[in-house]
Amino acid sequence: MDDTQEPRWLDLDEQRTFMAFAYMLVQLPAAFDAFLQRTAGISLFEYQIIAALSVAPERTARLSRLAEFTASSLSRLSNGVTRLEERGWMRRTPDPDDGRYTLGVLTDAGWDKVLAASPGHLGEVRRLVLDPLTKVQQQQLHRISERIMRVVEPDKPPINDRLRDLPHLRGRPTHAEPQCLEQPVEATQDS
Amino acid sequence: MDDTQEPRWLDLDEQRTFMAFAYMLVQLPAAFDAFLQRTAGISLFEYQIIAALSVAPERTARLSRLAEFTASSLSRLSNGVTRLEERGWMRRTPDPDDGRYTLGVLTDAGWDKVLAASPGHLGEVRRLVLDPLTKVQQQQLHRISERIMRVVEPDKPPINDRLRDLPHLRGRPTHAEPQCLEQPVEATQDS
DNA sequence: AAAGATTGAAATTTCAATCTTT
DNA sequence: AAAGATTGAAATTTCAATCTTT
Repeated sequence: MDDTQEPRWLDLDEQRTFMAFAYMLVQLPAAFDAFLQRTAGISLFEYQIIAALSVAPERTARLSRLAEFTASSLSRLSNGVTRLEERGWMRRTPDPDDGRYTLGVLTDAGWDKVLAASPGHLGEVRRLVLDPLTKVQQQQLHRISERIMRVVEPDKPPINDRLRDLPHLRGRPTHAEPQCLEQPVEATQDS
Repeated sequence: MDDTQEPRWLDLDEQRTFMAFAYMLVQLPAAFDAFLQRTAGISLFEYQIIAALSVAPERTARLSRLAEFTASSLSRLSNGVTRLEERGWMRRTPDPDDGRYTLGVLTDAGWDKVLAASPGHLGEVRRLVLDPLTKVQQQQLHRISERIMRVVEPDKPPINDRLRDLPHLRGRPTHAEPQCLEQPVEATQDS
């Protein structure tokens, strides 16, 4: 963003900043994974898959998209989906638009599972990430995350834009509880 | 930090903040892992082990400490160390202070490996994390990371404090290049 | 007994084919 | 041929013993 030369080493402040950040980067997902495993009997990876489906149009997404979203290989994702199918939480179906794609669809049981696991997980999100920060820090964290991802994925728009442009989930209450995962549902439409 | 009631769901801003953050949390380590694998033939997990040793007193640390640092099980760490031993980069030795512990020691070849892999990795750190942020954002990221980790690990001091209190690595140049990993070396002593 | 570490078996992930559809 | 997905074999990780030292 600022200097174009080739600085081999980080200065002291940069080292400390990165060490604090990198340490969090390793520890926090492990904390979420352990929590989900303990409270919902599901790994963070599997939760991410069904949570993504729960906010997708028709609760359906291409496996390749899910692989991107979870930063996993198609192979790993395929195996994960097989496991989730065996548990009855999702199923596969070929994409009618292009037979090369396979769609993953969340089942009703999968939807129930997301609804059951989410409050606890989001409680941890609040406890570990949101509550410790001031409002300003939350906003900064949002901006910082987007700035970093803009470099990691130069060709892709911000994740929230990608999720928001799902023109879906309109009148689909299906369950009494609002879902409010990582992605707004009804609120999405009019913002 | 602010409210003590039990809010089940996140509001729209909170959802977006967390989605942007969580997405980075998944994608960024994958990017570092892929980079290290490609440029140094080593996983992020393995790099973290030898990099931690390279800044430790006597280039030595207990395996249980390394497991904590890498957020991995002792079993996983033990297997990883075996692999690194097979590659000649570290070796085990019983802790003379307490025979229950096993110490991991970085070999000279391991030190060389860290020196060979670090510039590239730190270049990625700069490119993906530091350069996209303003100075203020870098400082915020440091503080945010520490605030979050203070809740994740309530009993532990900040990671940078834990690393700094290693009274070590004084006159131990051994190699021409400065190392400057995620942790200062000479600078550590007089700060 | 408790803490740290290791081990074998099972589960998961990676890697390199292979398969299917376009 | 190219893109997406799956599969089997190999590598890694997890889980539940087991082992060693205190």
